[in-house]
Amino acid sequence: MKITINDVAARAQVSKATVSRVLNQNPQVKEEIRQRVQQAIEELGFRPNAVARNLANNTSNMIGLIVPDMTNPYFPVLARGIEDAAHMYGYSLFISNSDNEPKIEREYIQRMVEQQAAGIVLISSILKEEQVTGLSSLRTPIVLCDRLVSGAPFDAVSIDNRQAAFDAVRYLIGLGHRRICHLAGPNFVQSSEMRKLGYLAAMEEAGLEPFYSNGAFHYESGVQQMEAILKEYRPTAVFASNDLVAYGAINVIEDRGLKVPDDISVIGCDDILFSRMSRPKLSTISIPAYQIGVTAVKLLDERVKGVRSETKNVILKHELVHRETCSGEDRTYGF
Amino acid sequence: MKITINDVAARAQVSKATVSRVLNQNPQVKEEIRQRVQQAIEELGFRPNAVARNLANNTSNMIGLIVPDMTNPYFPVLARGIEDAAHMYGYSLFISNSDNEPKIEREYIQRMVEQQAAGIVLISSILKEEQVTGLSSLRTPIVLCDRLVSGAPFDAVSIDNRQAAFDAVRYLIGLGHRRICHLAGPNFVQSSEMRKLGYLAAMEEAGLEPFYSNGAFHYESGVQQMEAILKEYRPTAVFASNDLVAYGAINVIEDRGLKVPDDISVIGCDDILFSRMSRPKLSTISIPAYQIGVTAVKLLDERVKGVRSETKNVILKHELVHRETCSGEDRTYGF
DNA sequence: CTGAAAGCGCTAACAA
DNA sequence: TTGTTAGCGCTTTCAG
Repeated sequence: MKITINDVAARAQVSKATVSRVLNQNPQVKEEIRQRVQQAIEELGFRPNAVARNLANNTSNMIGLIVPDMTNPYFPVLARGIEDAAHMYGYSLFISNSDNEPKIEREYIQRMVEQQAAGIVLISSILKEEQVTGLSSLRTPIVLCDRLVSGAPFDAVSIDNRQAAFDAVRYLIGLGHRRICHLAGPNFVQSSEMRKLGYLAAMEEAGLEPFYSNGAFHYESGVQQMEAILKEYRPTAVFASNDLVAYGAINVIEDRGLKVPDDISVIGCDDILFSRMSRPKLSTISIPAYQIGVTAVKLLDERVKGVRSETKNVILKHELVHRETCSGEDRTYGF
Repeated sequence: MKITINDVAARAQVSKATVSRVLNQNPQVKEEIRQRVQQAIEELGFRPNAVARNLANNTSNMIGLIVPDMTNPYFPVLARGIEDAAHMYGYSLFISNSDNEPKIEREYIQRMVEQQAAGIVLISSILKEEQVTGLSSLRTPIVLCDRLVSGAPFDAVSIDNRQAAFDAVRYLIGLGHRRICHLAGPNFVQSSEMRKLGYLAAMEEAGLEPFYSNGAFHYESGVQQMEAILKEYRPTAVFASNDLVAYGAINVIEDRGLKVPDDISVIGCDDILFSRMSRPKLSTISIPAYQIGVTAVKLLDERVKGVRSETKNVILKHELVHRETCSGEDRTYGF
């Protein structure tokens, strides 16, 4: 037998409307009554039923997060920013992993809408809005996080991935490298494509020949891509689509008896926790993941509250962090 | 204007009870009518409101997960197991990070109960049930995951942390080590305490003098603990409370010009993703985190469905994985 | 300042 | 087989 507002009302000898008022801090309840109700609540150990509450005022205090894969160390910190901010604004957080599958992404969005989520933070795995019919006709506000979706009329927060990649490659070029290859990520992910474009632009600007392969955002992909590339090319530097991929590359390089950065320099992207812990420490592009998450929730909250209608696209600053895996190109090596 | 079951009923020219029936796959609806309703649903793009649904039948399809910190790479894989299983059973997943704070843990449990979560998977930061009054009087089923809470009458799934530590230390002893120190975790976390006990037991059994310090489950703590210990002790092997701590230790050891494992062997616990990626690859105790998560949801679902009343405590098997950070104790080193 | 009553969207007897 | 009618627990006019 669960305790409802009626039980409290009965015990405090007031109507349930009054109990509801004290629950909602309505100031116009006589102090004496308020106390009586409060006491009844405590004596009964009453907890308001959020479901009934949400139904009654047709709102909800839950927001959803769709993330590709929490198992990729970049996302937990992003998710942490989202969660902390969500709680700060009074929301509870639903989380689902899409594994970069548009179908799954779509299905989870649907589920969250059915759960009456007040809004959704989406780290999307689609490039163009047309791939997901009806997404933009949803009543539920969505904010794109970390990865943009062209043609989608949503708020968004990310970094300038193209510029980030450009910076990384320029850095390598500045160090004297000319044979710089790129271990690109999946070509159906926006951030990945932008990084590839940045790489290409920097190479072209310097009059250098690009060399890259597509892969996935994980360690094994880094291993495979690097192995394949070393069979047909001799880079002196590699720009990996993310840190996990960078580690894959580093391991095949060193397993071949070559040294990072002496023989080959490697730079990643993300700045995951491990980048500071590994030996050598990874040089990389640092992305303010936590802050991206916090900002996303802020934008979402504005939408939920309806205090803004024009769509906003915020770009946070990335930063090149120089650690131990890049050095000047001043020696050659042979296979 | 959102679309409700009434709109569908009107369009299909049936009562809303009938619509409800087709929504719930009730077999006794004439095929013809079923089709008509189905069509109306599609034409209107109707999506049932899960909140109203849950309220009506006084159930919910959400479960909550309270995790210490998703940012610790051990937990995402656990959470992944939980999420995958949750979706498989038809649940949506709430997640909250407690940061190992009993107060926060308590508050989030409360919130989830208010949200009418069908059940809660709890990775707890308290040792004894008494620390959280009324926890066991909740109507919401709870399953303890990864960390037990003594005195709590809940289902639980974990590994035998004491035995795991014992195995690790025995392994080190078998390699010839005698000066084995332990970088223990927080003493308010059950798994951490069990590991310390296992360490102590193995040392005692071998007639060896234990040497340990308490810390936290993260990298910085490993750094601090190792630095402090090296000031007053000369271990030839260290057993770290988890992999992150192990990496902290490895880095201070190598920063001192010593070699792992040549000068000092290091073994961790958890087997996080990086353990296989780092150089040297970390020897550690592998915990079946994903499986723990899956099992926890299975137990929870049994409770929710009410198909079992006796409480169950499942212990999954850990495994010592020998990689590159432990070797025989056959040389000495000086500071 | 407080109570009565009408919903929120959906489900589940109970009738028809 | 389908419709009618109460609720689920809470909020919110509208009276009093």
